[in-house]
Amino acid sequence: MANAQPTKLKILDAAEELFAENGFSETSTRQITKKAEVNLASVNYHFGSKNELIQAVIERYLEVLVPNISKELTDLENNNPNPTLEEVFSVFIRPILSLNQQRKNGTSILLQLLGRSYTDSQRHMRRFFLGNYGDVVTRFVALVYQAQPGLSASEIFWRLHFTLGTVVFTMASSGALMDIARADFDEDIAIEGVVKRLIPFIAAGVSAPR
Amino acid sequence: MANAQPTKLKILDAAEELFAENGFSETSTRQITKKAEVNLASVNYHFGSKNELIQAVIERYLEVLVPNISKELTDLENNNPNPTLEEVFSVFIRPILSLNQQRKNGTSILLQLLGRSYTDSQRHMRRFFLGNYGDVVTRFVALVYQAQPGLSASEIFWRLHFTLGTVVFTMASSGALMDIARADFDEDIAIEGVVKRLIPFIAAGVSAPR
DNA sequence: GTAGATTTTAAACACCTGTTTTAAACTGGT
DNA sequence: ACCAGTTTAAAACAGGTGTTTAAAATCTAC
Repeated sequence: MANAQPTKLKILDAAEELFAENGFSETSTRQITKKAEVNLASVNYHFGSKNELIQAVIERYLEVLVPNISKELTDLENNNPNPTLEEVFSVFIRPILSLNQQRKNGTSILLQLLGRSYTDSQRHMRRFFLGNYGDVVTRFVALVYQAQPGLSASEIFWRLHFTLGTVVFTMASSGALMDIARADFDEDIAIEGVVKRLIPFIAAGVSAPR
Repeated sequence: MANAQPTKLKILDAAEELFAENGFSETSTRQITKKAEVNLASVNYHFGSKNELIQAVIERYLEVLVPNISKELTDLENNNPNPTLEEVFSVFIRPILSLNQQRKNGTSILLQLLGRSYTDSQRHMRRFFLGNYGDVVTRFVALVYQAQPGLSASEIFWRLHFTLGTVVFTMASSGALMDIARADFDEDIAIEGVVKRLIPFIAAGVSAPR
C-alpha cells in the first residue's frame, strides 16, 4: 500500500478553499485539481465522486471540532453548577478559534462551508448533524435550559434556531463584513472580535422576556 | 408593441420557484422554460441572460416590498416620537406578511431568494441594495439609533447584520421549522407566529449590554 | 531485480450549460 | 389584405461538466 496521503490532502486543501470562496456547485473538479496540481481523475479515484469530496471536506473539520466542543461541555458540566447563558455559548469559542491554529483561516473556512451546506440543503445537513453528533446537541440544549429555566422546550427550539441563523449567516459573510467594518469604521477586528460581539447578542436574544 | 406579458410572467413565476427551491446555479434555463411551458430561447429574448433574469426575479419582489416598508417608516417617524426597538423592527411585519396575499408563499420565497443571493454574492447584492434602497436603510438605522442611543455606529452595523442573518436564515427555513414545531411540540403556528417570536429575540439582541 | 499492487496520467465519453441563429408565426395599424 | 414590428420556434453552437477508461509510471516487498 503506497503512501496515498499527499494527493488526497492536496485535493482536500484546494477543494475546501474553493468551496468556501465560490460555493460547491460553482467549483468544478477541474478547478480543484488544477489548484491542487494533481491529475483530473484523482478526485474520482480517491473520493469516488465530487459529492463525496464535499462530504469529506466538511467531515475533516467536524471530526476535530465536535470532540473539542464536547470536552468544553464536559468541563462546564463538571466545574460550573450554574453557568450563565454567555458561559454556555462560550463553549464554542475555544474550539472554533483553535481551528485557526491547525489551518490558516480555518474558522472562517469552516463556517463558510457550514453556511453554504446549510442553505444548500438544510434537510440533508440537519439529519447528518443530528445523526452523528446528536448527543452533543442534547447536552448543549440541557445547559441552555439550566441557564434559562423559564423557557419552554418550544421556546428554546425557536430561539436556538434563530441563534443558528445568526451564527451561520454572520460567519459565512464574516470576511466581507470585516472588510466593510475596516473601511467604514477604521475597525480592524479579526474573527475573535466577531465572536466576542456575537455572544452577547445571542445570549440577550435567547434570554429575552416574552 | 404586442402584449409581451404572458411568457415573461410565466418565466418569472417558474424561475422564482426553482431558484428559491434549488438555488440559482443549480437551476438551468431549460428547467425554467420547461416549467414555464415556453421556448428555451425566450429567457434570452426577454431578459437577455440568465443573470438578468435572476435580478428581475428579485427586483419584482423588492419593488413592492421596499415602498411598503418606507410607508411604515414614515408612519413611525410622524406618529411616534420615541419608538421602542420592538416597534422599530415591527415596521417589517405588515409589508412582509402582505407578500403572502399577492403571491402564495410570497414571504418564504422572497426570503429564500434573499438568503441565497446574499450568501451567493454578498458583495454584489449589498451594492445593489444600498444603491437602490439606500435611503430606506438609512432611515431605518436612524430609528434604531434613536431607540438605542447608547450604541456606536459600528455596534449598530454589527448587530443589524446579526439580525439580518437571523431573519434571512429563519425565514428561509421557516417551512421546515414550523413542521418540526408541529411534530415535536404540537404547536401549529403560521408565519405570523414565527415573526412574533422573532421580534423580541432580535430586539433583545440589538439592545444587549456590552 | 523482478512481480504485484497502487497510483498517476492523458484521452475520451456522454451529457448538460447558456446563448445565438435563422426562419416561421403572430400582432395591430392602415 | 398587406406590411412592419414583435414574438415564438427548432436547431445548432461552442464550451464546460463529472466521470470512466486503459495504458504508463511508481511504489513495496520479496
